[in-house]
Amino acid sequence: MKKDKHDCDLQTCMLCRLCIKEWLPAVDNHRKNFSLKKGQLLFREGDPVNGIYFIFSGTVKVHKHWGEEKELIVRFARKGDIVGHRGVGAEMMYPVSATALEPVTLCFIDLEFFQASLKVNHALLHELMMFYARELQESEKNMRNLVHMPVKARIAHALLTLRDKFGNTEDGAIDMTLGRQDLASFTGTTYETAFRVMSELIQENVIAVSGKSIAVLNAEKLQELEKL
Amino acid sequence: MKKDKHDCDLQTCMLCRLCIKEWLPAVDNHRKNFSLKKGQLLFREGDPVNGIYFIFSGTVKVHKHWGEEKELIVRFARKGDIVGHRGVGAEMMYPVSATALEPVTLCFIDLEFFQASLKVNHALLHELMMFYARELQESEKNMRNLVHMPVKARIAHALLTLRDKFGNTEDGAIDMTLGRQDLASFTGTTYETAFRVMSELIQENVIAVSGKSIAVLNAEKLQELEKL
DNA sequence: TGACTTTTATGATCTGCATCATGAAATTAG
DNA sequence: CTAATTTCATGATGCAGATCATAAAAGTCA
Repeated sequence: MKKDKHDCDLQTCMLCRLCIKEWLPAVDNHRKNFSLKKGQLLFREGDPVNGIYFIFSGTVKVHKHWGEEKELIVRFARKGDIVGHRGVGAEMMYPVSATALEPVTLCFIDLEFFQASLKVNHALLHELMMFYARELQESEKNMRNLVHMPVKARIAHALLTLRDKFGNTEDGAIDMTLGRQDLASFTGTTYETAFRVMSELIQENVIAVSGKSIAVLNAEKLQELEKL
Repeated sequence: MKKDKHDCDLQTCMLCRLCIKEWLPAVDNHRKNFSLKKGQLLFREGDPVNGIYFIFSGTVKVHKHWGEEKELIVRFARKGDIVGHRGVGAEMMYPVSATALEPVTLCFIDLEFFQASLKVNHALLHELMMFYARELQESEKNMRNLVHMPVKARIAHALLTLRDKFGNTEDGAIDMTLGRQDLASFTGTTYETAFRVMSELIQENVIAVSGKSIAVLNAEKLQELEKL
């Protein structure tokens, strides 16, 4: 992690946005900006929690592991998103890992100061609670999908979700590059299966792929697919 | 739902425990006690949220549906637990259903009053946030398990979890009765498979079953099983 | 720029678990 | 106290998707 002092603009993340003006200097004081190279690990599942992070640019995947080989991507975080909050709790260790998918700049807030902020700032606490609530809903929905939807439907759903979250570039591609392996880990399947399903979708003219960028050509069809 | 005024003792649930003394009369005023018969629905996925519930006695399953037939049990709630909080959020509708597994008495708090309490009571808000955080961790762990663990391991894990949460009766059985179908829905499998795995476990002398009550005979073996 | 690692690509095979089918037993309702 | 539902029980069959095997292509980096 390379240190860097000139990234955070103090208005991108939840912490800064919901901050009482008087508290901002304190935030400024306690934050540390870092940057990560593509593929670099931010923290690993099981690491002791010493703070939380806010992403200023780039994309991070949040993932859980099973053994050495297998993983499940739980969430993608991007500009403005908080990362590491899953570590807040009794355990005091991250229940997930976080890895940069591309060059990332971020802001670190030590736990103590963050918790002090929560104590002081009711709105922040409330917002964080609501955020957890949303993530919980999301997680449980995905869980049901995992159990009851076939792979193709899950991939359709994932593509729509990603498009929704990251938006499109001018040429219609989802504004995010993720490899097949990551797509597989995100949809709870294997690389090979993900690949085959993607091939099908290309054949059916539902999506177009070039390199790592994916364009949704027929969103309606995808919506249909995610229903079964 | 049968109305009933004599159940809640004002000290079992989170709301009452964390209440400022001065606020308790208000709580007492805004709560409504109900009881449910076994199998009765408390609320259904998609229903508009009009409040939250605290369980005073009995057990409730919280489940998500897929089509008419299939479900996934997301959580079991018992004495003192909050139910319906998943509805707190933008959507204003329950993302899950809740059904009594046995006769249940509970306490209803209308949403408006609950939210007022959150606004007024910082400790309550904090506790609720931590509760969400724990549930999120739990959910994501289960999600990973669902993807990477075979059914037998998931059932082993579920049995240990349930024993942990509900404890044992004098005769060593888990203090909770759930049918095979519910066990299946909880572990993300089908009735038939759950049944077969349970049979195996009985053959292997790891558990003993009589009717709906399940006794763990060999917890170590279960812990081993849940690792693969 | 050539050696190495990682990602993409694709066929062949295997299997865990879902599905289907059918009764018996146990609850629940009338 | 019967009829009607559920829940329990178990075998037979099928398939979606995991695993295995291999190789080309594309990044990465000394």
